[in-house]
Amino acid sequence: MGIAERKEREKEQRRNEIIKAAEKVFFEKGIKGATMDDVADTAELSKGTLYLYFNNKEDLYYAICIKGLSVLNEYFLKSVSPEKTSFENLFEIGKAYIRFAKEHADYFHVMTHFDAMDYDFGESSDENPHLDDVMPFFIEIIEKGQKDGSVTTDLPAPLMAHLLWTQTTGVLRMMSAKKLHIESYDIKEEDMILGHFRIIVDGINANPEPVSLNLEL
Amino acid sequence: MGIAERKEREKEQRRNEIIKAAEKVFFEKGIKGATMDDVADTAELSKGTLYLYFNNKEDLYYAICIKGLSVLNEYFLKSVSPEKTSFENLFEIGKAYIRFAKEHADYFHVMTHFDAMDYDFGESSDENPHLDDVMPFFIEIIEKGQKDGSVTTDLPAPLMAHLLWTQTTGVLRMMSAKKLHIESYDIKEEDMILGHFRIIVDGINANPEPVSLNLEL
Amino acid sequence: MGIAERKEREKEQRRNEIIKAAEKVFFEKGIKGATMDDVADTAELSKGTLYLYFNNKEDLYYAICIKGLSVLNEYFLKSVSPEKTSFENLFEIGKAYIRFAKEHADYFHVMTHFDAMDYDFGESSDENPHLDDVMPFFIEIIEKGQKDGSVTTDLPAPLMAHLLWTQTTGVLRMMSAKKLHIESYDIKEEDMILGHFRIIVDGINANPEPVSLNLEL
Amino acid sequence: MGIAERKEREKEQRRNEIIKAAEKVFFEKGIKGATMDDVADTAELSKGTLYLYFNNKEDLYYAICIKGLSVLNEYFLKSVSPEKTSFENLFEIGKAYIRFAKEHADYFHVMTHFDAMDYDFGESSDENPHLDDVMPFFIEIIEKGQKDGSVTTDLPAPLMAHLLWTQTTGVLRMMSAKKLHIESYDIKEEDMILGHFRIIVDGINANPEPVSLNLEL
DNA sequence: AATGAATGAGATTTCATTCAT
DNA sequence: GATGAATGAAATCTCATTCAT
Repeated sequence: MGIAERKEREKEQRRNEIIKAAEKVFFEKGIKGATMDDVADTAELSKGTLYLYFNNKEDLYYAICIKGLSVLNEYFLKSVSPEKTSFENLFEIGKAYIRFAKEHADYFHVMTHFDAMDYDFGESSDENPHLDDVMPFFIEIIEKGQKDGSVTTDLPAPLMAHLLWTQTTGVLRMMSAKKLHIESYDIKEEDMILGHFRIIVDGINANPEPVSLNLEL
Repeated sequence: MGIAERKEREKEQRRNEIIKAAEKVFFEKGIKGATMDDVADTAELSKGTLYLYFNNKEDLYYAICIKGLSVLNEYFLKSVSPEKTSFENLFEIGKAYIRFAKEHADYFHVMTHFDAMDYDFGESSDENPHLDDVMPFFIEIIEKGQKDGSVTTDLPAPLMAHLLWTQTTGVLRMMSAKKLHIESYDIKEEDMILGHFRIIVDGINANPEPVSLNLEL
Repeated sequence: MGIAERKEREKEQRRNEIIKAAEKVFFEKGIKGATMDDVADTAELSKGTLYLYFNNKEDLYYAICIKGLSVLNEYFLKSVSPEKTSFENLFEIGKAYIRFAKEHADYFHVMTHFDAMDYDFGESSDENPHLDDVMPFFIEIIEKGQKDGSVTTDLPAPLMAHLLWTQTTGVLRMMSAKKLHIESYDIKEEDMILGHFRIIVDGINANPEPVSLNLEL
Repeated sequence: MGIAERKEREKEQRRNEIIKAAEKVFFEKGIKGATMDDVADTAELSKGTLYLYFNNKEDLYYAICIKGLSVLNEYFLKSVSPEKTSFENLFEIGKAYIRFAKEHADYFHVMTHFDAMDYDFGESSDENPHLDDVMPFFIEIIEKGQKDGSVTTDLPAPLMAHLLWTQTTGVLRMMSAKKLHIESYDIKEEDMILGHFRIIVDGINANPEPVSLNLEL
């Protein structure tokens, strides 16, 4: 059955070539500017073939995001180390996220757009692949930190993980999209990052319920 | 010159009617599904007329966001009170933001999308109207808090304001867009909000530089 | 309300221009060879506009047939005269049909193809426009002939009309499509026509039931 | 050389399987609806293989027609008998044609469509297989009838054969394609057939030149 | 100003046909 | 020979935007 496998591999490879071409086009021309013709030309394939591998432009877009996410995942994996405390690892993960947003601004940009888009995940219960893959990883680290004492928050690890992720994503998105604005207040990127870390680090290691909060909305 | 003024008023009114129709359509059909024809039909105007009042679909979209922002602004204004401490006011502002995101989920959704969009602000002030209007308001409150001691952070007020805004926006966006996901971890919305507040409140009132952070990316 | 009328007229005119362009293209390149792009180019209109006036290629095709039919109708109308007997008029109609097939071979060809095609007439109970318009005309003449004695057949006029029409159409189609074949038997077109007339004329004026026919299939 | 022969036989068989599959598909889905994929699936072969046996879709279509024609031929052969007069045989042939059109409406339909189609017969004999095979057969019978006196027409037998064929085909086609229409005039199929026979029988046995016809078109 | 037909660019679909393996 | 992925041409659809009236 080596033949079927080879076919499978080739198919996968062709798919990747298309994604690579799509990336090039999307990154260069932007989401609005990119056309399927552009992608076909760049991939040196016929437009028909594109639709053999992807149902529509959005699916192609989605594939790029998935790829971006896997790159991000590598950043995360490389950033942690068993020798560090969980707290330190969490911190490193945060820095890895920032590095990713900087070094792969294209991916980050595309992922941001995709998130805002009303993408139809079809029947596949894919939910949000962004978080599905990394979240368990975060949670585990936080849980370990809570056990080894390097993370003192009494919030449940899953909640904490989501909060850190969304808060950080929020900050990075603004830095990514509206640099001008930040500059108009003379805020430096470094300060933004530092400030963000100061806030969440305090949160991570806060004493339980320091202030009683009236959450009646 | 009452005639010119009336004309002006009528024009403004017509513009608002269009926006109202556009809201209805965008809210109902979603961003992808809404067409200019839909808007024209709903506004009981011809498609061409739409373009007399808005340069393009995005501008119409933008107008909706601006309107949403003004609603949000009201929430903010109503939420603060001179009798409260600045810290309390900040907290109320946060709660107001959450209320807005809940009670005007449509606006919030549209605003989120707009932010991700590569909108061309043209020659007009390159700035982001989202923040332009509310940011000074936040900053002022934080500055006042730093003066009266109710806010102890040593981070500059503009930075702090941006951080709180973006972090909170990040959290709200996830809650708005991916309820399912959150639920898949059995995280309740209330806990998410409470957790977020716990983190930022700690940040707001943190002692200066509690932990030395190595920010080398 | 002159405006609405003018619009209507212009729309009709535009429609006709498209049909004219389509005719040109279809006649030149054949049914298979003609593309919607060709038609759009010839009509000096955008392809989108074509689809504003016609749902699809077949509808355009249909429109050409209808036009061909109206040309044929003119041939019929011109061919009859109140001074002639009904029999003579029937005969003239037959000749007119032949002239049409010769002088407007393009139309005849297209109409032939269309008839063979499984055209979806949609909800409109349009049935077959080919016959709907001319048939009553034929029937009336035959009926008149039966009354004035110039047509002696005892077959019902509607039946006779259909028979003459279909038989003649059958003959013309073969002459139109397969000249080569006829020639391969050294049959001249004139003889074909003459022979056809000899047969149907005998039929038209036959004595009632000259031969008893066993029609058990 | 039994091997080569077996191969030949197998090839022929495979070809027939494809035709059979194609028939099924064409008959069920109609000419427009049938795709080569459908045929391939039904034949349990790959699409590519189809093209090893047939140059293109039309050739496959053509093959179906040829098969239909051979069925029709059988009807014809079975319908004639040396004991009958030529006139009677001609009549039987006509009835056989009608039976074929009824009992093999699918074939008849497909053959009708094919005739209207601009099929490229390529280098092969440019002729129309429909008639090539049956025509000599008809002609012979008519000639025999003219000799034995059972057919009195003075028209040349080849011409007469073509006329009868095309006229009858014309009538059958209308009955096949537009039953509704006929019904809208309340014409029964039986009457149509009877009427047609009345007309052509009169033609077949007409006295020479009963009416002088002015054939100036 | 208002209209809505026309435009044109691009997405998507559909398939017959070809081609490398 | 057999396969089915790839091709490419054309149809069709969708809309934002423009333009003549």
